[in-house]
Amino acid sequence: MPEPHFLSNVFLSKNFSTEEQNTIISHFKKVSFDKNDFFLKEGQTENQYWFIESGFARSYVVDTEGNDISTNFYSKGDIVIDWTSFFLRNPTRENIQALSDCVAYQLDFDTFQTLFHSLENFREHGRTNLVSSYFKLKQQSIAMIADQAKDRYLRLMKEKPQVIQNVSLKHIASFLGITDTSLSRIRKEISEE
Amino acid sequence: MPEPHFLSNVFLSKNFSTEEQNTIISHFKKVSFDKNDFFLKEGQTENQYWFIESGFARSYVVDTEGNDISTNFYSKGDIVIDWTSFFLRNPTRENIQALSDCVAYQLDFDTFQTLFHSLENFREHGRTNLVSSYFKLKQQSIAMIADQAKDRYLRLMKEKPQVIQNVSLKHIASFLGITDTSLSRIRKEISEE
DNA sequence: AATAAAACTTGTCCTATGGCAAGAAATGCT
DNA sequence: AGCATTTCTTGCCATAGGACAAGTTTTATT
Repeated sequence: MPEPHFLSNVFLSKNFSTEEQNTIISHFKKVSFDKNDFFLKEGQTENQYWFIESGFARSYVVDTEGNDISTNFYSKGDIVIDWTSFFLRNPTRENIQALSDCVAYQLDFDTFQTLFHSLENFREHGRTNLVSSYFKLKQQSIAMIADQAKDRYLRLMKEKPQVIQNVSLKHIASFLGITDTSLSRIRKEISEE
Repeated sequence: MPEPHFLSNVFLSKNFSTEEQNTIISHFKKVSFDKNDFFLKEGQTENQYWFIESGFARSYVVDTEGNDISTNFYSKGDIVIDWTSFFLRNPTRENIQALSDCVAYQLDFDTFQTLFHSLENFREHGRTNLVSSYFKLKQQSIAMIADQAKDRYLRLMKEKPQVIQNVSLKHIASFLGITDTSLSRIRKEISEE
């Protein structure tokens, strides 16, 4: 019996007919990235929509002072994309880099558009993914104002323990909006409790 | 000669046929809000998509300690909405309140859906609006990490001078992630330069 | 105009977090 | 295994911004 396709966990039979599933999945292409490879580099226009099957990736921007700020982490099942560059078709300010070897499935923009405009379920799905990303960004954004660094770290530990395990302290720190030094102290504090 | 409809500045003839424009505009309903009226209250599920023709509004959340944190400001031409509550159909954590008397045009969710799934240009337009909001949120979010409070204020002054003119200091301060006291000092510093 | 309520400013002191630098520990490379 | 590099920890001091409280100014209400 053939193993079900990874993407059948993404385009669930509850939301798509078998025919739709097959159509959609047939347009994806499996790709591999080695550790440190870039999914996307600053200045490029995002042309792919990736679902990650294995491995870890990180997106980051480099600010005017040259500081590297992590904007997100990606692991199994996540969508690796810069939404705004993909949909607005303009050059990105972000970099997305593999933190380990990765396997992913990709769809290019034109194919995405064809599916988006021809399949109602596909566009509902795409819109939900985008809105979910918006929601997470907003939560993080509010936490930056309302919560202390320690609480943001505890929340990340709870919500994405795989990130804590697999990502270096300095990348986590910049995501939380603090320095690696401060995060190290926060970790110590937590371990002493 | 009849004055062109406000919404023809939103659904531009460059993107829509005259017929599409008429169809879309005919579904909107003009509504008025008095100062301090709520477009949306915490706990409700957002069911409207508003384009604001005149007046000012503010969205905010109340955090666990009871602090009021402004998340956005809206003025002429802006879309007043909680995207995630509207599309995910779940209760919002946000409040959106008129800061002055407002006139707006609204579309309810079901009508939005009908237009979204039947008019390709309408869904491109809707998606672009959503992605643009995402982009702005991300920029603000990065600025919270990379820039000092004073720089965030200067950026807001440049990008939304109407907000500086029309919104109280404490609301601007919470949007910038600082206290009203600090913003008052920042203003003084700027005026002394 | 008189009063009350908000909005804003300013002073004093405090705290979370940053900057820098030195070590220690872990990881990668030959 | 041995060396280099990166990652992480820790100490010391600095600073942006917060907490609180007292004024002052502006705005709204009668």
